[in-house]
Amino acid sequence: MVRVRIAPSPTGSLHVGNARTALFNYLFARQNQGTFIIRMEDTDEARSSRESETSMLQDFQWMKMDSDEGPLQGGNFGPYRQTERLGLYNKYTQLLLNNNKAYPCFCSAEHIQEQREQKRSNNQPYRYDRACANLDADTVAKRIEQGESYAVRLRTTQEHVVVHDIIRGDIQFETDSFRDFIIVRPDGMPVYNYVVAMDDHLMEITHVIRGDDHISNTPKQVLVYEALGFPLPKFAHIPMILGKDQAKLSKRHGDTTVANFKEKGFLQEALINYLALLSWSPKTEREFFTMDELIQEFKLESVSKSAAVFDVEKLKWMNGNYIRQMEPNEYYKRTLDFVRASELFANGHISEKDIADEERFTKILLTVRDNLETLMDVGQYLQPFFTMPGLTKGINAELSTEAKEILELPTSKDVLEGFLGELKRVSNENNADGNPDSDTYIDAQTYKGLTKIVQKSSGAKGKALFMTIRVGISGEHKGPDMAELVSLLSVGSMIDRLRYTIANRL
RNA sequence: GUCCCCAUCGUCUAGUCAGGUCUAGGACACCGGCCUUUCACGCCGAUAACAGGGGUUCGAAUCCCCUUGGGGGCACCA
Repeated sequence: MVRVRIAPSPTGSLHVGNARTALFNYLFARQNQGTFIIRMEDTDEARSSRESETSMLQDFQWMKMDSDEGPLQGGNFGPYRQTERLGLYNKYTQLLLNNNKAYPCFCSAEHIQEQREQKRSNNQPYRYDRACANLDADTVAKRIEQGESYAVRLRTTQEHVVVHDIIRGDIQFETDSFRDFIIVRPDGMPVYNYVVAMDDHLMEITHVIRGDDHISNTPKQVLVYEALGFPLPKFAHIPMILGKDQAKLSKRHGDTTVANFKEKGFLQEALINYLALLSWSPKTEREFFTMDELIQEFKLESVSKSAAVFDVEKLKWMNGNYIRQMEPNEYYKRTLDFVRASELFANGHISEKDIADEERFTKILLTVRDNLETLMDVGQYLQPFFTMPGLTKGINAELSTEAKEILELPTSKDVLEGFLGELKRVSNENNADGNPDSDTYIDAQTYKGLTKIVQKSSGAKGKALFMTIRVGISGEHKGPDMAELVSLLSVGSMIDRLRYTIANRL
C-alpha cells in the first residue's frame, strides 16, 4: 500500500515549487491506489500561522489535489500538524538515551558557535569535537540534577551512509561532517531532521518524494531511522524549479504562488499540466494532459535529474489553449469572477444586469476569447463593447502607440468620416423618425457593404481601412473580429465613438 | 572552503541505461509567410543545442576520466 505525503510549512501561500512536489506525490499516490497525505510542518512558530495553513489548503483544493488525510479531515495517523505531535517524540528520545544511541550534550550553543566560526575562518570544515560523547553516567546524572541544560545528540557510529534514491540511484555520504548531530534542543524542542523521520515512520509513509534541496538532509534521517530500528521508506528527490536567472525560484522572481496564478486568470488545468511537464516528460511529443491522464502516464522513475526553469510564456500559451477549448457555458461561468474584478465593472460600465443577460454576454465573451492568454485579460478586451477610452469617465484616455500610428495614416480622416456618414445613412433608413438610437444594429453583411463604400470613397484598403475603423470605434489596435464587434454595438454608440475620435484624436 | 547533485536549441524537453537508424526530433518564445481586404486565432516555414578536453571503440550526444559551469546543503530553521 503506497502512502505519500506533502509536508509544507504554513508560512505563506502555496509556492509553485511545493505545488509541483505535491503534484508528483499526488499522481504517484493515485496511480497506485495509494494515500495522499498533507502534513503541516508548523513548528517554526514565528513564521507559521493558521491563516497560511488555511490558504494553502485552499490552494490544494483549487489545484484539485484532494488529500486523503490531513489537518482538516484527520485520519488514523494524526494529528497532522507537527506542533500537535510534539508529545509523541519523547519516548523515542528516552529510548535512544537508554540504548546509548544518543547522549546529553552540555556544550553551550555559544561555545559551539565559536568553534564553528573559528573553523570557518580557517577554511576548515567544522565537526563536533564530541566533548560530551563519553561522559560517565554518574557525571551526567549529577549535572542534570543540578539543572544544567543539555541538548541531545545522536551518536554516529558508521563512517558513511548510502541513500538509495529512485531517481538518482545510490548516493554516498561521509558522516564525518555532521556526526553526532543534535536531535533535541535544550528547551526540549526536537529538531527537524529527527522529527520528519519519526513522523514519516509513524504515518507509515512508504515513499518520501520531495525536492532535491533535501538530499543532504537524507543521510541524517537515515541515521535516525536506523537508530530507532525503523524500516526505511523509499526516497525520490525531484529537481528544483528555477527562475529565469537559474536560481531557485523564490518570491523575488515575482509571481510564484498558486494563488498568484489563480488571481491572474490561469486555469487549474493549465497550471497542473504545465507543472507536470517540468522535469518530467511522457517521452512522446504529446503535451496536453488532464489530471486523470497524468495519473495514467506519470512515471516517477522517469523524472529527470536536472532542474527546470519556470517559463511563464509557455504557461500562458498552454492556458490560452485551455481557455479556447472550454465549453461556452463553462467559459462564461469561469470568466465572471474576472469580469467582476475588472476596472470596467468597478466603474459601473459593466453591470450585474449585463452579466445576467447570459446569451448576449456569452456571445460577447466568445468574440474576445481568441485574444485571451489568461481569464484576467477579459477586462481589457471587453472594453470596446461597453465603453471607449476617453469617451467615458474613469477610463484611461491614452491611446497605445500602435493605435496612434494608425490614426496618423493619411487616409484616416476620410475613412472615419466616410464610415460615420454611412452609419448615419443606414440608421436613418432604419428609423422612421430619422434619429439614430441605441436600438439599431447592423449585421456583419451590412458592415462589409459599408466598408466597400468607404474603401472607394477614401481610397484606403486592407490594414489602413480596417485598422482605422477599429481604432476609431474601439480606441484599441487589437481585439475581436471587426464584423462581430460591429454587429454587437448599436449604431448610435458607434456614431458617438466615431465623432469623439474625429474631434479629439485626429 | 567543504559535501552532494546536475549539464542537448534562449526556455521546456526526446534521444543517454541496452553506442551506429541523430546531417540530433518536438514544444514555447523570436523571425518570415499564408489565411482574414484588419490585430488575434489557425496553418506553413526559417534560425537555433550535444559545455570543453582527454580516453575506450571500426563508430560516442550516448561509456570512462579530468576540467569548466550551474545549483543545493553544510544550524540548537523547516
